[in-house]
Amino acid sequence: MNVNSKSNKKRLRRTPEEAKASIMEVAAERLGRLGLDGLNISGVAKAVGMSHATVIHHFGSTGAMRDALLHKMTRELLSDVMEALQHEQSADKVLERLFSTLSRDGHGKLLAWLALDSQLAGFDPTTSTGDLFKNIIDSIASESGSRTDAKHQVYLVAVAALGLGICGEALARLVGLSEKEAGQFPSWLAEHLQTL
Amino acid sequence: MNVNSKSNKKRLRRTPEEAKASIMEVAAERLGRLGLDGLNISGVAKAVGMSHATVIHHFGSTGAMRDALLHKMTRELLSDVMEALQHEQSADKVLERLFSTLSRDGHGKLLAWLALDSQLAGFDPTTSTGDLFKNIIDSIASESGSRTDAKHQVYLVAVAALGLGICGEALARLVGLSEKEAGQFPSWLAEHLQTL
DNA sequence: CTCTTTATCTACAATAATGTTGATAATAAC
DNA sequence: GTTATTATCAACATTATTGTAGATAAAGAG
Repeated sequence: MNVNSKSNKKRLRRTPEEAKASIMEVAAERLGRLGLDGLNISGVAKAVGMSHATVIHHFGSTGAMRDALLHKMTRELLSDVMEALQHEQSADKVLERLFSTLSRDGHGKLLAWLALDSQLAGFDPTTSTGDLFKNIIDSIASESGSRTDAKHQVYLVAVAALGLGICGEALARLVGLSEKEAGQFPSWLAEHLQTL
Repeated sequence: MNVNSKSNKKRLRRTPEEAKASIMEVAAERLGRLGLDGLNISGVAKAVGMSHATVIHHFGSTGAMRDALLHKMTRELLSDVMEALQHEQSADKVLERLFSTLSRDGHGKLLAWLALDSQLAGFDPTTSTGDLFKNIIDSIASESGSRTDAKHQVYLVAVAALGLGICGEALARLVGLSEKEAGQFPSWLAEHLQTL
């Protein structure tokens, strides 16, 4: 009798935290590889190695599971971005880390998902994220003088960073950027912004 | 008897072209408003005012209908962008039209959809789109000297344009851009790029 | 008017996705 | 050990979605 057959009745009993973490991990991978179609509950459950009823047991419903993933990924992305903005010294290091963060870990797919579901509208200027933007703009404006100019700079970096995260690779190929040139892009932009 | 009731048996018989056009129009509107969930065949058919069997009759299947929408919107977007790049004179006019084009008509949602389905990878440098990029880069490089610099400029405009199309509004709010400041952004960027 | 074509519909069939229930087994506490 | 808890599963129930088939009616051709 095959040891690896399904007839092996041993049940793996995880803690609720472990179970949820496994589900989130698999779901994130599937979002990146298969898009939204990968987030149906049967597919996720099968990939984790549990029945779909167990997934529902932990999250309550398919929609709730998706929401949980969306919020978790959004939190992580924001925290990564904040980290990059706060803990890097030079402008080019900040941009480099910002861009690479947005290009990693399926963050591009997350942003596309948010955009499709009109959930980007939920990003609120009156939160800590909004405050962060305000602080950066204040800082730039105090050096350069014009507040509008500072806003434009931040806006440029923001739209570029998101565009880069969502479809940076495809565009780099289209423009004909070599690996090396793509790597130089952050410092090129940083230099450019400082000589305004 | 209510004249507007469903019991009115009159059938509206469209030409196949009219029918497909109506379906595409409604589907595009629903994509913008409801995201991918809006593209199920029953919902679209109901919104157009026909049975879902009729939609299948015209497109063959739900997937084929979605593909048709995706290709139609992609064609329109590319044609609009080409138009902007070729028929505007000054750099700031080009950027203004480019950005406004990408922010209109649900093009942002389309791009997000393409990104989620990994279909942006299909944009091929060896097509007319790729040629266009090459020409622009050549033109800029002949003026400024460095080809890498020209590529970086084009790449910046491209990622910014897509980022702006996909989530420009939300970011403008987050950065605190006024309507007026947002309107000045294209010419601000154009100026900036010319004084490299 | 008759005939042909086909866009359209209703009704059904097939499938996929989600959710529910009751039983079972793994773990911890006693 | 015994018990209590609950993560897990298999089987069922329900709904949503897609696809199919045959009938019907709108329009044009003759």
